[in-house]
Amino acid sequence: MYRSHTCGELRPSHIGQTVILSGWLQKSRDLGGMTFIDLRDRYGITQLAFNMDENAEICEQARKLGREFVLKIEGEVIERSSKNKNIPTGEIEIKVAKITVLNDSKTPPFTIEDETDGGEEIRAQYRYLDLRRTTIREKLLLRNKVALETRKYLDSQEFIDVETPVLIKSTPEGARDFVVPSRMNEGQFYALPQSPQTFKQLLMVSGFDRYYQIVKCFRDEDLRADRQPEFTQIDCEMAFVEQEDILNTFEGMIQHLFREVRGVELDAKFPRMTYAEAMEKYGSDKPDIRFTLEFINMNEVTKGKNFGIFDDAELVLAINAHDCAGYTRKQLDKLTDWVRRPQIGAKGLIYLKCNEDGTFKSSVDKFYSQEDLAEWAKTANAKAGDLLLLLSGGTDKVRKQMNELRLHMGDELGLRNPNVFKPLWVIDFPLLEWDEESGRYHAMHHPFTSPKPEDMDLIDTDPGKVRANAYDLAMNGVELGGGSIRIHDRDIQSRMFDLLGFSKEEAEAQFGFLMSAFEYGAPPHGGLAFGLDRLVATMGGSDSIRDYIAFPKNNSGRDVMIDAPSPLNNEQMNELGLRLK
RNA sequence: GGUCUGGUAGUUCAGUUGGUUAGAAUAUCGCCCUGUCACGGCGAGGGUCGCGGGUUCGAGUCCCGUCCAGACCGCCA
Repeated sequence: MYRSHTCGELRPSHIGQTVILSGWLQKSRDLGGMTFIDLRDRYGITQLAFNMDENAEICEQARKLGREFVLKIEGEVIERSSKNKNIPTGEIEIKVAKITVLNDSKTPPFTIEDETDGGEEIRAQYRYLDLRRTTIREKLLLRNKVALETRKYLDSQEFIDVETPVLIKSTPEGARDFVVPSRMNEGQFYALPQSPQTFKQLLMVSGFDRYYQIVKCFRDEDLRADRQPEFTQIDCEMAFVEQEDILNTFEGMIQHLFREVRGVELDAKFPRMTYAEAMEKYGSDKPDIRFTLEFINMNEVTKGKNFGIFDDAELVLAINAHDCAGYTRKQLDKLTDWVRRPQIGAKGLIYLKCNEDGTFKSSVDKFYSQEDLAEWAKTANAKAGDLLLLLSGGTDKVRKQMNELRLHMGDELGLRNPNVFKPLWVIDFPLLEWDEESGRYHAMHHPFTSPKPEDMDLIDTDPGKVRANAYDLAMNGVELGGGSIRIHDRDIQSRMFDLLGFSKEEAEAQFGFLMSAFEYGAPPHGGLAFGLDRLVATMGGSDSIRDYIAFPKNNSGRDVMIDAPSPLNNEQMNELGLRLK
């Protein structure tokens, strides 16, 4: 028998009992006549006490044990003479009668503590040691809880978990595919799914009605702190529903998750915003609405005063940083440098300080009178003590830059509290997006998204203006998930492939199976998918999803622990009929 | 594909204008210590300054190249 209790459960009520515990040696404190050892397992830490007067032999044995040794101990639960209020087991300790070393350990390359001394790289290489740390373990436990509660909720709503294949077919739309060579079909390749999109639609045709799956998806694109080449989606699809039904169902799911997992009661009704409004007010399709700092259109009051930069600009935008008129020259210069970094790419930053005495100070007051500047303040609804920050340029560019500046100011002003959660449905996404590079339209969501019926007549005249029945759920500036009402009509689907520049033959070759299915009584349907990794990271208050994945890949898509990817040997290459270029 | 930042002890970092024997903290090891829980005290060991080349009397420091890591842009239906 290895244990009668875990290292997290003993309390004063157990005093007097003889117990067996197994775990890792977290830390030992040798005081000469006495030695204390913290024994750790998944559930907590229990202190072991050794006293030279009472049992010199075992005390000597205990002094020799190193960090991360795996121990089994047997002893009596006793009350501590000096208690530790900081840990749940702090009122008791074990007077150890017997130690068995189940395994010894090399000294770990970094300390296994909440505040470890190890950097990212060394921890990634020894991920199995990093996972012993409480902070990381708690993140994985959070993920487990979210996944479990997701299943509970969806099950309660009659959703059915159906597995879909992982070895599928490469398609031209969307992200790059990971491909897998087929040995039995030499020269041909499977692709790993970017999402189970077509399969879940086929399940609707099959009459499954409500489907879900917590499923791995793969995209061969460059990585970020919140992007991994393999990631997990909560993938869902429903038949006989309209957009409203879907939004309500999954609003309920997100509320359920926050309630059960975090004890947080979200808005009873999530606010909604059209894509157009989100771009206009926040320059982003996933606005962080924990704080306002909304964009203000300054075209009316800034143009026509012979300030060339504004006169030539398509759009002049401002945000009003409340109570920041006290910003020093140095702070403003720093902000200016920040927006001029190549990643942001603004040419400059113009400010307006609304001084407490009612006067105005601007970086461009050569061009504008105090009366002009008062108009600026009025337009922006700025009061004495406020600071306006202005950017100008082409519409898309300046919105994008201002979005970055807005988020940056939100950080600077401490307005982005990770323990505040503000969901937002962004709806009415455009159906198509013009792609300069290929000179054609791309599906903004995916090629199966249905256009809004009222916009159908624009398809021929102005395809870029057509709105889709597509929606995203944003929270705290993160896109948690998105979806759409799908096309379930063969002709419209075929028309869509035309728009995207597929020839009839290509469309047939790539998606013939789907269009055929639509000829056999496809029900109206739609769905959405949440990024589980991002959802959990957001719930945990983190920007990076890596700590919420047990074995993540690094910036370059490598697993530095197992050292993947790696070359194949010649025999394997031959068998697959492959030769390197 | 691009931009920026970094790479020095097991680990996290400092290292001035190019100049003596490259430091600190922590970890490890040894000795001391009977109520610690970030235990404390004394001591010791520990370095391919990422790699290659160049400039120089002399390079951790300057230059070029390269590799690796992180953040970001492009990309991510």
